[in-house]
Amino acid sequence: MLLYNTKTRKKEEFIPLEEGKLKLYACGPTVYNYFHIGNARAFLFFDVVRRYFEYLGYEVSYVQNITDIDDKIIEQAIAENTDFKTIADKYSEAFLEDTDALGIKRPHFQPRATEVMPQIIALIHDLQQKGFAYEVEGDVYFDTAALPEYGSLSGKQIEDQKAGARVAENIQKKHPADFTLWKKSKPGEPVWDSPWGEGRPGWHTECVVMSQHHLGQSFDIHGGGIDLVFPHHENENAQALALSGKPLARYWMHNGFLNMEGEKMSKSLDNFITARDILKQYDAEAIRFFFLSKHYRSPIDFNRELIIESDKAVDNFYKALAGIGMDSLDENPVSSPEILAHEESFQDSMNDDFNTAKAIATLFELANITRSANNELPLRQDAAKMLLKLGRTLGFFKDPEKRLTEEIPDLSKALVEMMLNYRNDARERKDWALADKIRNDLLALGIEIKDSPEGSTWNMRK
RNA sequence: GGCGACAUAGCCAAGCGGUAAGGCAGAGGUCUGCAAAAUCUCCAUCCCCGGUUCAAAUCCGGGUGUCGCCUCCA
Repeated sequence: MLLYNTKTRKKEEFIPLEEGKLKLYACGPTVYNYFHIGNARAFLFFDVVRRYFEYLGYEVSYVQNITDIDDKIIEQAIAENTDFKTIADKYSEAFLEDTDALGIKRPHFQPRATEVMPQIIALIHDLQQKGFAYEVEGDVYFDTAALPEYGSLSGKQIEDQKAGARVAENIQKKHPADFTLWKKSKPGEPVWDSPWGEGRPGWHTECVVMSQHHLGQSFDIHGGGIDLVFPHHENENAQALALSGKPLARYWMHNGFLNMEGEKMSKSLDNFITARDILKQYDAEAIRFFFLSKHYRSPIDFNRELIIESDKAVDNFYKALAGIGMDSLDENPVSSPEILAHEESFQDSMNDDFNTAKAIATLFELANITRSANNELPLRQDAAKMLLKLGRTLGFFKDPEKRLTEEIPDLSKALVEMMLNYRNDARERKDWALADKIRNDLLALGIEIKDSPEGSTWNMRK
């Protein structure tokens, strides 16, 4: 399998540290607000990474942190007139609800920064002992000049960063690139005790602590949004290198941004839509399809029409499954060579740095085989089984039965049947005007009628 | 100032040297009272200019345009 490694800026063959196992870490949210659909892209993508490795038979350990102490959380607490803990709890819970709703499987471990405070302090202390950190009046900074490899992940020369960069002056720092490990608290802020006095940790240390705790000193893949390459991941990696001489992770994967009408979506630009809001309007699998229809490293432009198109596309899969009848599918493995060849091309696509757009094309080919009445039934059933298997690897088909059999009350069902009878009476009298009126009126209610030689059927139209 | 990405049909999007996947939308045929569904068929030479090559959307050089990182940020 080839993965694009941000560190080397090229695709590399993936070789796990331990055969058959994947140790994966992806940066989670800072819980100070509902996350937006740009964030959702990252969560969704690494969910697919995890699912695909599982599909390949790997034993996966997936860790995602929840940052529950941070300046922005404190700000939000002031804005909502409460304490930071209340805010963190509220939005952590919302985060879990929304990722569940998006069909994202929960990572195996979701540690929180405040749960690992002693380890964070120990790590900073260790850095200081080794000469990579210095204290200035209760604040502790990482000394980037002490680490020759600093910049090796993001490909930055620290010297180049001065001209034109919007660097806020901090007279305490020895070098502008030095970053905060421990931050002295101001009055009224939440505090933890430390060798440097009361304060709270900087953002970059918690991920090192949490990832190494669950995955070991050095692990396979570290991921996140492209904006995290610098400084966040550079700084994480710097701490790991300073401590052990080993990089934190061997492969660094970063997803591209979601843009709003060509402009970056971000909380600070105030042009964001929360995942929570979008889920109220559109199906989770349509949102998933929208993201997966483009390669994860490319920027993607958000647009409601595209979500609607995506919804239609997903519906295509379901129509194929409905056509074959889910209950007609047995447990036997797929044996048709033609269908197995499709599985291979699916894997080829995914093995090429997660080319989900191409993998989806294979899903459509399977859907077409499934629905085509020209094919023999066993072939169609094999295609349907493969469609389900591969679709689930991408996170689709969470509950096909439910989606295919819309639940509506019995009384409504009876009323629809009644209208159908009236309409059929009209049709026998060749009263086409009335028949069409009934059909149109039902359609306006979302009920779609299909006439066939065997009689009329109806279904709810999404 | 430094670093980087991208430009393919009406729209979205693969493709990474051998003559343009897939989806949405659209057109036509079959079927149908009509429609829907199903089914068959059709729909691009790849931003511009130069170069390398038997062969380029794919490589090189130069343009133009869009975007991102260097500050909290997925």
